[in-house]
Amino acid sequence: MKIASWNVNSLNVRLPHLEQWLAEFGPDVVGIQETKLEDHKFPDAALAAAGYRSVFAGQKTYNGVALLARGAIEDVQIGIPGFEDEQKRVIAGTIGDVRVINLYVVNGQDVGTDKYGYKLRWLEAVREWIKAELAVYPQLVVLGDFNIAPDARDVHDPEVWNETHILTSAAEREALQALLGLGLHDAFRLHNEEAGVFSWWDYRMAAFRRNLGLRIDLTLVSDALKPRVTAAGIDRAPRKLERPSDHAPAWVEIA
DNA sequence: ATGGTGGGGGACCCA
Repeated sequence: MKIASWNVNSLNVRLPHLEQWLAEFGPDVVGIQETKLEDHKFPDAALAAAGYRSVFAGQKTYNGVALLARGAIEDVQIGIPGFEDEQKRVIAGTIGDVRVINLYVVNGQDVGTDKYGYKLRWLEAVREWIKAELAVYPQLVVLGDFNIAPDARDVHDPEVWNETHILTSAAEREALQALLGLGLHDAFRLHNEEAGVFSWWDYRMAAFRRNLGLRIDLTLVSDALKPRVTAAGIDRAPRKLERPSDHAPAWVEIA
């Protein structure tokens, strides 16, 4: 089964791209971020017509997450239990024998800002929750827009994107490592060692054409799922379309 | 590293 993560940067604008990509790529499960839609505006009928059930947690203007699957989505959890947060950034569900947690991690703006503090607190809360989830659901995928580039291979210019920069700062990378320390693995790195494979490119400065990007969209798999991973990658095709999202889908294939 | 772009919503906020 193919499981993917895509930050669509407004599902209202990107629904045609999503429909096209579902038809062409054929994922079994998709975690969507930045839907920017209130729940009553979610296009569940259009997605059902495309063959996907959906569960979602959205709000006006910002954030918003959803899970799509060809099969039933059970035991749906919205938000981090016990962590008060008005921002819709988390949705989890079980599809078959796999638990999928979809995260839209806080961006954090700049190191040292209030938003950066919120990002680190949020990451701590999500780690505590995922630790508990792993105990219940050993076959776990944690995917999403992590807003953290794991290491120097995942940024176009490591001198700019260094230990003091947002998305690559020491504390952010430590938080990601702490998450991986629970028994999760960056699926992309199970099968790809190369540098310069990115999932996000700034809209400005013709960044996509010049491949000035970051790999911040990740699919993490648990110890129990790791031996079932047959491939992982990033599908750049939707980023080439007219009026694209600034992110491309990251995917993992599980046998 | 910015802000040259983009989304939302209707002036700025967020990324």
